[in-house]
Amino acid sequence: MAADTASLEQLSATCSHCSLRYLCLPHGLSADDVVRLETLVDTGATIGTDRSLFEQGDAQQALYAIRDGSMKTVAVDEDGLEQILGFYFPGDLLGLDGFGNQRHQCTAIALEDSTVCRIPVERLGHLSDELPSLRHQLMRLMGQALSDEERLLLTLGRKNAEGRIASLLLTMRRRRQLRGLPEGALPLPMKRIELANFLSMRLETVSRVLTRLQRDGVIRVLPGAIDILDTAMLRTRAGQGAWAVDQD
Amino acid sequence: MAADTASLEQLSATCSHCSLRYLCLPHGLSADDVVRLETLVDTGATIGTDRSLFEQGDAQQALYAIRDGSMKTVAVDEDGLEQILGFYFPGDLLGLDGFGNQRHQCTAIALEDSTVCRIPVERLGHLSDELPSLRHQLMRLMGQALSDEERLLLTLGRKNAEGRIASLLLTMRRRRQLRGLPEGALPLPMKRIELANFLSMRLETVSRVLTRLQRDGVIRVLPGAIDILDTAMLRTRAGQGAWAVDQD
DNA sequence: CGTTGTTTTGACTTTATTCAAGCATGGTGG
DNA sequence: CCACCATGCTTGAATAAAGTCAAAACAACG
Repeated sequence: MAADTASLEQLSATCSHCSLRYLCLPHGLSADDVVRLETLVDTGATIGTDRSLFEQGDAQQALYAIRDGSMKTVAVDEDGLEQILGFYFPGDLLGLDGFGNQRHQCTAIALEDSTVCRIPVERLGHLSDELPSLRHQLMRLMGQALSDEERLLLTLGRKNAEGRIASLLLTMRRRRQLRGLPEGALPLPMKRIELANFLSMRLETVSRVLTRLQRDGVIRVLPGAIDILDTAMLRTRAGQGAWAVDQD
Repeated sequence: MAADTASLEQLSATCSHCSLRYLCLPHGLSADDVVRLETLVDTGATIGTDRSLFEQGDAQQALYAIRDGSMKTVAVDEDGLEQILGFYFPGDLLGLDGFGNQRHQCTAIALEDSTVCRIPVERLGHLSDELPSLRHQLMRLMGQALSDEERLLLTLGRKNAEGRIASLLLTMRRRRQLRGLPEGALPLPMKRIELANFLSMRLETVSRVLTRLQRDGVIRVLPGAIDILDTAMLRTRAGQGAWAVDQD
């Protein structure tokens, strides 16, 4: 498992006591309503490394909230091209894109042994018919997912290799902080080739950029993690690695 | 205005009679419920070329459905980089990303003189508290928006210049067909530099690719439009313009 | 330890960008 | 009505960034 023991112990079998409740579906619900939500959440399902939670094309039966560990989502198009769409960490909700046509549009795969909460959409739909606050939180979460993807489009579209890597590192660290996960070296549970795929570059380029940033004293590359030594410089290089701002 | 007179006349001042109702919010609602929805929709607002419907950072006050014309959405990040996130046509809904934090995450700008329906989110929220079918349609539309952006990430991430242009042309034509808009030459209301920004390339590259596709008899470049002469070949080149499918 | 998978590094090639120039179109004012 | 300018689009030649191919180093694991 990814989280250390201390943070694991704060995860309870119920939403009411879960340390991630402010990021997750329960946010904004009254204590009573959270209790009702709990009744339909299957907490503590586990999923092994490289196993999938759902596959592209599957009927959308449930949403999944990550409790511990990490996942990636990947989509394949008609030509067989694979693109990693995102990396997900504790508190993140997966499966929202299935609301479009009741089928998952991507496959969710565990990057390491992980635990997830399973929330059946059928029952979630019924409960949200009754609880306005739940419905609003669901809309909020979908809106956030939408704007997260927009930000990603911006980064991938307008930054060069170094800018993308630097932005990714900063984003990942910010997300960890928001979740209250331990500071220090940033764990990178994915392989170089997965980073490369996600950022639309080749693994050799990822490697070269990381080496360069390390040589310049901005980061330190550890096995399975990156230590950010000079945040200000990393931010600078995230901004510099951007294309000319032309008219338009 | 973009649509020709024939299709314009099918657009009525009410959702019940709108030719786009099956794509838009009314889809799936009973006749009675559509009438209730109508009461809060301000149909027929107009917006001039280059004017904005809402701006990034504005409070989300309404959703907008395009009736006629076309728009783009653009996001600016902290470094001042601008990225066009999408082009939108009749039947498309704008403003959904604002559900994340009650603020619009991008600016919507008209590519030509257009007409839109304005749907205040406050009142929409209240009505959807009452109408399950409306809320389900809203969820559906958000799910679709999410998977549309995922598809875009796939195209931008894994295809080269030619593949992106070819994919864009095919996608735009498919969207027109879904809406029942007239076939024939595909109108391209946006400038080269806007296409370039959207596809993450330079306008010179857009120009060169279009010229090459025309030289090879795949398309014909008209002022403000593209005639697709050989769909099969265009599809081939959309698929070929893709990076090697490596392991992972 | 030897096998396997992953990451780094090097030399070379390709692709798209950059910079610069030329063409077409459409609108304005003399 | 035409010269002029502005805007948008195309084309060409030189350059830089990232991709490809190949090999070596490193790590993980039985």
